[in-house]
Amino acid sequence: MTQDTHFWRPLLKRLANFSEFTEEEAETIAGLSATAQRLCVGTVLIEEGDRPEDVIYLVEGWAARYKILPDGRRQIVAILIPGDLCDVQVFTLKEMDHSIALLSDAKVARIPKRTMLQTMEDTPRIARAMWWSTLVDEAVLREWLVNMGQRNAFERLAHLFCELWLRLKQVGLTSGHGFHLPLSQEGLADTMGLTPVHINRTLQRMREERLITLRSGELVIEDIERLQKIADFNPNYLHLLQRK
Amino acid sequence: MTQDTHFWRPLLKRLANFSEFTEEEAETIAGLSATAQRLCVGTVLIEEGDRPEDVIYLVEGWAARYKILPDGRRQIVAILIPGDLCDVQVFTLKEMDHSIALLSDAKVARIPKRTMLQTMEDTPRIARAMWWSTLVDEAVLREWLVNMGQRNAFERLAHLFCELWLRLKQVGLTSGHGFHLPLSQEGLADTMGLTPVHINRTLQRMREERLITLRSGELVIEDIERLQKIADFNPNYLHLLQRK
DNA sequence: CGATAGTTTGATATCCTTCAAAACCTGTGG
DNA sequence: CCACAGGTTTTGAAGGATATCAAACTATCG
Repeated sequence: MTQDTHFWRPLLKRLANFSEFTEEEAETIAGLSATAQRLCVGTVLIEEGDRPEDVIYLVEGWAARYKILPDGRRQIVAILIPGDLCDVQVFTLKEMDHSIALLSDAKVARIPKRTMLQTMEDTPRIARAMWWSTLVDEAVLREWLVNMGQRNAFERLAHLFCELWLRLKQVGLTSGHGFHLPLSQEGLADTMGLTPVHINRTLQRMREERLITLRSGELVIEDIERLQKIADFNPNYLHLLQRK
Repeated sequence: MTQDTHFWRPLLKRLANFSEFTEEEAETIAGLSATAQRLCVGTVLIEEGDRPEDVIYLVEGWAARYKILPDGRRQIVAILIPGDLCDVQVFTLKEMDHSIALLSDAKVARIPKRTMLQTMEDTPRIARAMWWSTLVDEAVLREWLVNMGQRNAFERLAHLFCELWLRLKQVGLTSGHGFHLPLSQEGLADTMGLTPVHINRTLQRMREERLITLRSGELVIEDIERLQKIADFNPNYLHLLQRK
């Protein structure tokens, strides 16, 4: 356990796309939980069928929402990065219809049900910001559906990289045109509804065409404009503040 | 315009999966709007980029959320049936990131922004029920993603039919094992991320295997158990009340 | 009865999967 | 410093699912 308050920075950055907060509101958010826990890759945070008692906040590291089919295939339905909350509203539905596990070693905080509900009740602006983030998650889901339904492997992967880059940039986790991507090719495959083999070949083509480099988990986007064009990437669904 | 109050029946039936309402609450819901409007197939209710001023309630008929790609391809990301609200929370995001259009002639009511916000504020149980329905919509989106990512055309279509059947049954719009399906093969294709031609062949196989009949927009599921098994259909994601 | 949208059919091309093996990393223990 | 284990990436060959294109057929409606 560590004592550390500025681990709320990424969440505040994200929510700032909805509205600026007063000093007091920021402190309320920072007061949601004072401690964080280190957990290692693969740890299952929440499982299908659970009725969680806490909202989980991802401070560092990546996680994924996913569903497993009876024959063992896995579909990742969302990627969570630092600053993301797992289900603000987790108490509204009776039980989880999917699982969440860590994609990397991570630092995680837990917000107790009572604290969460109380805060939502007492500070309407924070409540609205939290709901806003739920709605953005839903918008991302819609875009992923378009991605899966209409785009081929190359465009699809390009789109994912564009999205991750923007989302990470938002919380200050990019360096230049690159970021750390703690996902094996198998993980990418489970995200894109493709085969690891095909992901491999698609990545090779991206490298050949000088769009990206990717080595030992470090992705660099060499030509973001071209990548966005290929992916037909329109960031409107992320509902970020327009900063000209 | 028609005067008709019991068109709130389907919404009340749906929300009943979250909680029962008192007589008074039911009346509050029925008071959200007193009039409905008839509109014909293809009418665009809301377009990408809009900032809607009303919440739209679908009384009769079907609609679809969709996105259009620059080259004209269309991906349907949700199917709306009677009792569905288009975006309870439409005022929280600045602008629409997708469009909604009618899949059939329909009857539609509009709930003004102010009425909606006021009701959410005054009657917390109704507010929570509305949020619940948003969360279920999100769960459906996740399941659709699994459907697109992991299942082949046959399983995918089977899954869609299972879901629609349950959702329609919930609002009392099935007759025996059948229901009205106002979607052309092209519409099904846009929903499933497949070609109309391939949808056609898949439907033929379903008929051959005595799973369904489908003629002039009337779908009958001949063997629901087998269809569910094929689709690996688990209704948990619809978060319906367990009725044994 | 012709016009129009929706469905069906056939032939061929493409994308992606499958399976199996080899090569490559990275960390660990001797 | 080397050897080896386990996971990840890469390669090749072949098969299957779905797309594409174009045309014929069917249904419906004014």
